[in-house]
Amino acid sequence: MKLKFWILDINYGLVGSIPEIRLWGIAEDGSRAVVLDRSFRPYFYLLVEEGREEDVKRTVEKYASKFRILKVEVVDKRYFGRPVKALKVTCQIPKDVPRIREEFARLPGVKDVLEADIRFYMRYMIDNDIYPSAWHEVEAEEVEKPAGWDVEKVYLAKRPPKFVTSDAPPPLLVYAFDIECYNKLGEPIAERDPVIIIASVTNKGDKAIFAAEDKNDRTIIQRFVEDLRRKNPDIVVGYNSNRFDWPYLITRARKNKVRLDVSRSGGAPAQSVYGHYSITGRANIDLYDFAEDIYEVKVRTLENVAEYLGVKSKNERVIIEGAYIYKYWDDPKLRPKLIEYAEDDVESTLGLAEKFIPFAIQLSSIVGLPLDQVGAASVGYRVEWHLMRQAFKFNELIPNRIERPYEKYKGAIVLKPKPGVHKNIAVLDFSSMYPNIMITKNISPDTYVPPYEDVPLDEVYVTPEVGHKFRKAPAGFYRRVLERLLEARKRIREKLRELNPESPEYVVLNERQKALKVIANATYGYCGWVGARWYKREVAEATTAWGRKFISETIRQARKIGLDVIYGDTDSVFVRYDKAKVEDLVKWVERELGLEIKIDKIYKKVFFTEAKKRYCGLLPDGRIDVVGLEAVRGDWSDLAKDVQEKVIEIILKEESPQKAIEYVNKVIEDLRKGNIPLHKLIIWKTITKRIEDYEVEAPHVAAAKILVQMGYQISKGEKIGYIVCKDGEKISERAKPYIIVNDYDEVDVEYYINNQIVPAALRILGYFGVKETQLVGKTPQKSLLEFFG
DNA sequence: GCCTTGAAGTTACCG
DNA sequence: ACCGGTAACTTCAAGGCG
Repeated sequence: MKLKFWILDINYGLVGSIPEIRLWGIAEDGSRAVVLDRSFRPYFYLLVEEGREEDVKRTVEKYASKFRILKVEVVDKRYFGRPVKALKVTCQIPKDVPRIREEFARLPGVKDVLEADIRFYMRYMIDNDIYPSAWHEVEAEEVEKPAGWDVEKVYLAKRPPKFVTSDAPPPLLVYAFDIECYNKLGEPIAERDPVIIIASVTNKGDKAIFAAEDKNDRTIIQRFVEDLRRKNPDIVVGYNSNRFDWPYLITRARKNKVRLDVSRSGGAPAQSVYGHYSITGRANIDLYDFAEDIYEVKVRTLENVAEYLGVKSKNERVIIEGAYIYKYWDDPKLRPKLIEYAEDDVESTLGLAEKFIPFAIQLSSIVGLPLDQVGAASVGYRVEWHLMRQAFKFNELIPNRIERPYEKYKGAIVLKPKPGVHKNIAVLDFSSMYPNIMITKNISPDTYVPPYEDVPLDEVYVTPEVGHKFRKAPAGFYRRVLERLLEARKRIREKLRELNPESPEYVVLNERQKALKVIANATYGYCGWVGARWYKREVAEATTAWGRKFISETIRQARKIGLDVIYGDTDSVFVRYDKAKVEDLVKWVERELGLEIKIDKIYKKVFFTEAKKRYCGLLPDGRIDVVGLEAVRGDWSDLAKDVQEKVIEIILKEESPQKAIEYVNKVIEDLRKGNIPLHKLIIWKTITKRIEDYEVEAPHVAAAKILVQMGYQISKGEKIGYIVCKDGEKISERAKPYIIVNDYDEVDVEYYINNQIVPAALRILGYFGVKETQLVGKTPQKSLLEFFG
């Protein structure tokens, strides 16, 4: 029979000594199904010295029975664009590959072992052009369902499924969950502290809250497992679940001797690649991975992200500080509040899932990583899997990941801005500048011509400044890959114009074009990453060099035709708007540089200081853009950010420095009176390394050390919120974690005036000649007090 | 020993 | 575990002064 199904998860198992690929998915009729394929075997390649193919082949064949090798064949492949003969070694058991790889790497005549580090199920998908999170068709027969599998049907494939479409996914059952733990000191420790609440809700509105019997969490873990298995979701989501909830539950389950069997094949979540947990047959997604990409939210707590996305307002929910959860648990009058809090959390989590999953699905089907891995994988790996897929299609061997030393190279140009307020300024942007440069100049590791190689100059593109040469033909790997991405995106965007933005089809396609853009834009960064399989410094270096040339020439041309250039950064040019001249420039760029440049926006007014990468502008609709300034940085207090934002608004809309001064005076007065909420004084900074590795005792490091003393475990990537208090010389001595600052009297008000409000306001007002003394107002200053005192 | 100064360390931003 | 360019803060140690 023929079956159309959507792939949700993939793994493999051994049936005797037969590796069996298991494609977990949803059939067209809505049934949950697994498609088994026993036809595929693991393999890898040996790159051998030229002419020794047959010789090495015979040697390898001698090991056939020892290593359960099925086949050795000489095949025609390409390696960095050059035709090569490689030995394809096919084995029986996937787990044997690492060992065989090591043995064969040592054989005489073997230069390299390639593609031996690609996981079996990924290999299967790549070779058969199968995409996760997409529809496929397969000729299959129904077989008996193994005991304990939570699916309706199991099929055995007659041949590998065929990709059909990555259009709208089937209705997917999403199960959001969240746990609360009991701990009095610092952070909960799984070995010691019980889980007290487990909350879950599905996208069908099916809610379940399990509360522990006092501090015994055995039953609720059991009930959670039952609940999850009974509801049998396709997707399980949490917030920070890969780093917290799952490892925590796994430890608690072990301690309680409870089985955490939530997968569709009856097992527990298993630690997998990219630091994620895999739940067989379902997609376990940690939404924090996607929240990380929302740069507008600086402190990415569940509450903050949910609020930003319009999922749940902070005003309409219970918020309990982690450190006080135990108090709410212990007090019978407060406990209902805690339950409510857990409910709000899990509802927010589900809300986030609805926002992120459509994008995740598209990203998954484009780069080819299973839905549960694609969020956990870093940008570099997402790009790389996309490239690996393409390499297979082009018959290119996939290079190994090797350790390389870091090499510096020059990046983009940033112009010095013209300081001041400028009116009617157009921002021109090159469309996808780096991808298009790589395409038009055919920049790729396989088209690179090293300096020692002679080649007629008319056959290569010679890079300005650095001189790297790349063949004009044939099309390089990066060109082919990027062209495909940009064309696909263009097609989708054209289609989107005809669709109703409310339609489900629009949503799917819009997420898809966003995912295509993300991958295309990240490909340049990938090629300059020393960890990349397709790393080539010259490739990255040539791309930025052409970029510098193009923007410089555009600026020169703009000036030549009389456009006033205010600023520029990498691929953008800010000019005083003159419709005719701008149109001329756009055409010139297209004609002379072969690239597209477009008006991105027109500012009614834009303000620059002397600093690069920092400005603010007023848009025609009255909105204000703030770029790079303190107001958009996460490491300034809300107090300072609010002040700067307001100052910017006054300057851009009313052009009145005097009014801005009065406003700042008022804020400082409020601060001195204690009329500013404490939370506005919190300064957030990330811990970027192990605490003991810091060379300098920065304020946030000092605050983190206090937290460690209190029993918190501070790990890399964590944000520390501190308030600067009185008593102490250095700021680091005065910085206290905000959770231990309860009284306004502790706050060092002078710090917030001199190091937060004043610099943030003066950044803007300084240009208008405003001095610090005018901002701090009539209240006598410290220096004067000292003088008279 | 105190104060100034600039380098170094650190973070977060822009495109 | 994508890139380089950039601003800005805080700490820290060297250098200057007396």
